[in-house]
Amino acid sequence: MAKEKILVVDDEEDILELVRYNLSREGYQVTGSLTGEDALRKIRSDTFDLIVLDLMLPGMDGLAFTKTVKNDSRLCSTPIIMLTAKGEEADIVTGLELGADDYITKPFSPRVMIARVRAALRRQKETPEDEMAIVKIHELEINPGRRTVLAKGNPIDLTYTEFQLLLLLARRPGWVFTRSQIVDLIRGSDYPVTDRSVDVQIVGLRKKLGSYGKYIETVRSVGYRFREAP
Amino acid sequence: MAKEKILVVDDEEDILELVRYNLSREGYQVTGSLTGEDALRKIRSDTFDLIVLDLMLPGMDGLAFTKTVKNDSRLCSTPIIMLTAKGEEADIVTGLELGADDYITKPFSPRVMIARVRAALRRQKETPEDEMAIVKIHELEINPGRRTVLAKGNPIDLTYTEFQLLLLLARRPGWVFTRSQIVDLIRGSDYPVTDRSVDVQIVGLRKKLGSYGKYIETVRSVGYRFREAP
DNA sequence: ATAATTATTTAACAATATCTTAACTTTATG
DNA sequence: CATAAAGTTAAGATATTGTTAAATAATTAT
Repeated sequence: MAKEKILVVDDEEDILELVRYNLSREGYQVTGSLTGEDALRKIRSDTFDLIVLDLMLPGMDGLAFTKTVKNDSRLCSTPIIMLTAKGEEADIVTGLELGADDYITKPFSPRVMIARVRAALRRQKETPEDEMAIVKIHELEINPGRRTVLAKGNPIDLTYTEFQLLLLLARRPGWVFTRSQIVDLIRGSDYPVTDRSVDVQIVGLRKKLGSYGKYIETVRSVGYRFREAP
Repeated sequence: MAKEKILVVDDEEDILELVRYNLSREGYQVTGSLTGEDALRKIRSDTFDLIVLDLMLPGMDGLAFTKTVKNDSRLCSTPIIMLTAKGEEADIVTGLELGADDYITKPFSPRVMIARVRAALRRQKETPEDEMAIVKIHELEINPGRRTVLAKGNPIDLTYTEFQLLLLLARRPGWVFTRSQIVDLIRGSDYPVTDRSVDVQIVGLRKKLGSYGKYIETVRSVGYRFREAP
């Protein structure tokens, strides 16, 4: 397998080195950038399989960078993992909504970072699911064409919203969705509701899923996700 | 499985490359064309399984190309996916009317494009079901050739629309059909009708089916389906 | 062609399922 | 331990579907 190319963007040279060192050791081909502007130049002249991006950058900041990348049809499919300091939940949410794929809060352990990078690259390679494909995960079987859910073969009756929510989360296990992403994706992008209504739907869904409800995880201050590992 | 051959027609070399790169990576055998005239030459000398076509082309434009292809009995069965810029709705409509199969608006993500290509190829391959086969399910016997319905041997008299509706649902038990799918499939794809007219037909059908009416299930917020399990 | 008949669609309202809010409780985190 | 976030509950708001009847369209008979 060809080495995957990763671009790391961070103005703190220490961190840049730390990340570069660890990813290189894993066999990835790593390039570094100290500014958003430079990073943009690099991804436009070369192709990368993934971007690790510090949100706090001088000049063009990480969010602006993310926005630019995700609005460019040639670049938008490159996954972005954001690096953020603790307490920047608001930025994380914004980043995810702009289309970033995942985030890691500093300080982070190299192991965690590598795991996230791996996961993002793995997802990237997944064939784009077609709308009607049956989703099978953790003994759950979700059939969009029939609108049925089977847990170990037993049917579970869900309402429209619960079904959409489960499908959304289960199609991208491990992926965090913010509450407003969830609302946007299920009801359309300017549906006027409180974020909290998502929580209520989650309650109902977890309850109906019974012992499988635990796979729907809360990511405090950010949103919800479907657990990937058993 | 033999690799499917896809012809990509776009005068912008960047986009051509982007599309070519992504489709190749999916295992398709991709040929590119920069003009409509060249593309026409290619599909006449070789056979392709699908065409991805930019509508905005110098010389012969995408719509003219589509028209030519769809009026040629040897070529007309090749699916065409149009690439269009935002705001070209009029062209999209014209293209679909000319017989194009799908469209993607720019900018687009490679994943979306690949999914559309897959779907178009899959549709292409679907074997046309045997229209005349008698459908037997839950003591109901639906005979499309004679247009009769027997419930436990007793004939049930249905109108044209009711019959079509029952046949549609009963042929794919368990599958949910939306109201607009139902209208499209029964009356044609741009028949001007309120969704609610489907509900009224359902009422009539359920009533005439008597105790068998319960097999026609409502899937709230989505549509209707014929129950699979007894 | 016109009238009579039949089928289909729309529109209105009733019935019901679902969703959202808001208030309160519990849990996580600095 | 204080605070913010998430869990929980139930009442009220909203949306969707069922049902009926009248209007429109299509078909058939005259």
